[in-house]
Amino acid sequence: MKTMESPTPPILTVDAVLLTLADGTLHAALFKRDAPPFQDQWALPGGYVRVDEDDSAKAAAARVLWQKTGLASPYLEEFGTVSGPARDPRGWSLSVVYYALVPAPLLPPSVALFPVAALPNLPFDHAAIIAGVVARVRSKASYSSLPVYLCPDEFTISELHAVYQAVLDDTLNMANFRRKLEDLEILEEIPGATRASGRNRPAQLYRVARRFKHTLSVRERGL
Amino acid sequence: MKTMESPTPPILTVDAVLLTLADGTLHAALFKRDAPPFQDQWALPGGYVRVDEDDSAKAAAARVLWQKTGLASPYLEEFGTVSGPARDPRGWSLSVVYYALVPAPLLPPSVALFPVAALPNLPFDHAAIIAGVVARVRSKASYSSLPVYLCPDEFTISELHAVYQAVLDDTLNMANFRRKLEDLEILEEIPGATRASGRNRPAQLYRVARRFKHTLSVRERGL
DNA sequence: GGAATAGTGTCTCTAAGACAATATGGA
DNA sequence: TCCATATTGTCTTAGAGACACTATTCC
Repeated sequence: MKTMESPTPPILTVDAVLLTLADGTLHAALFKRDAPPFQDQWALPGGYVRVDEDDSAKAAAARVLWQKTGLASPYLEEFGTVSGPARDPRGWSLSVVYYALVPAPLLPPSVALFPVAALPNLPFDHAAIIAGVVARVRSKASYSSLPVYLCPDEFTISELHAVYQAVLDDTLNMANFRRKLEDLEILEEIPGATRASGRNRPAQLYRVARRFKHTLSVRERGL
Repeated sequence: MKTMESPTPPILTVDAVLLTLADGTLHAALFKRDAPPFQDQWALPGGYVRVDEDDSAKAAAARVLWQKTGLASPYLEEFGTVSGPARDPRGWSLSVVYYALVPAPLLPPSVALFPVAALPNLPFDHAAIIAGVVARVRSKASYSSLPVYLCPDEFTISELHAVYQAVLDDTLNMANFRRKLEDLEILEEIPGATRASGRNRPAQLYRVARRFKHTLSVRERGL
């Protein structure tokens, strides 16, 4: 029996925008593609969803990141989808885009980082994807605890302050910043732990409260 | 030449949560499935992405809505994706979920509406999807112009006020509500047009400014 | 003229932001 | 001691919300 010719199915992939902070500005991690199309060009880490391995699209993105960086469970959020007949030369494709925020020290030195303001030419629609993710992250940073996921396990308020300023590309009043953090109730003091940075008073170290690990705290808004 | 056996590809579908206002509360449009699985059960409108017809996943969702309701270009936004091996008995599937807001009068009477607080049993993960969308819409309504897309072309401030209250399930002070709308700058008076509703002063009619048709206006926020 | 809803004016209070003062440990 | 940064205190002001008032039309 001859089956009816069916059109080739859509390609289903995931892409991840891995953001970190280096030299005081946001950087994205890019990788050289090891297969066509666009072999050897810098591009976002991504790959096919594997029906036999991945329990969800998010799990596929986590797997890709783990394979490329060794990171086990970064902060990972869905950004949205991009799709259409023309974005991938292999055919009609849909990619679910995720973004991850990680502290730079956790990345292996082999990972190539590029300032988001000075990216190389990118294949597919990766440039637009990164622009969208950066805009989203900046927007969320202004009213949530997002940037704490760019900090290592322990950090001082001053360090976090610098991280916020780097992400938002703006200056923030220190006193008000501290109040904001108290409102979010996401941090907890590490008892007795301080960090000195010269001939001055050492700063209290903080960590993200366990119940907020890899979750987001958002300021209340109302109509 | 014998090709290597490849695993069955993932299923790629779109689902749409069509919301409208009826009897003063949010309702979702559901349709009886006309094919297995779950034939004849109420479910969200949805379907396969058709590589040969659809220019994007969003276009696929628009097509599905058009086929089921005749609506040509409702307010339509991506909600996110759901995916996994178990959510669809046909196999590993990913569905891109969209939500649409439409004025009830534009829907053909054949469309079945259910209050979002009293839905029938739904197949797949459709109940969770609707719950997520409703939460998103409520959240956005509190700081944006989202609910205007539930209003017909012309409406009074009082009517829009009622719509906001229905969506948010809360009461809003009228004077402050008017100020908020002015801040959003999304509405424009229809010169000379008013609507009477009894033996009282008629209300000014408004419309969504053309530049905001099917776009969102959001209050500014800052850190 | 009065009933009823449309639309405006104003007060209070919270909280965001600016600014200034104080605290503290190391050099 | 004194320097530099950490941390806290306070003042001003914009805006959210509550409330009360005025406006206008139809009956």
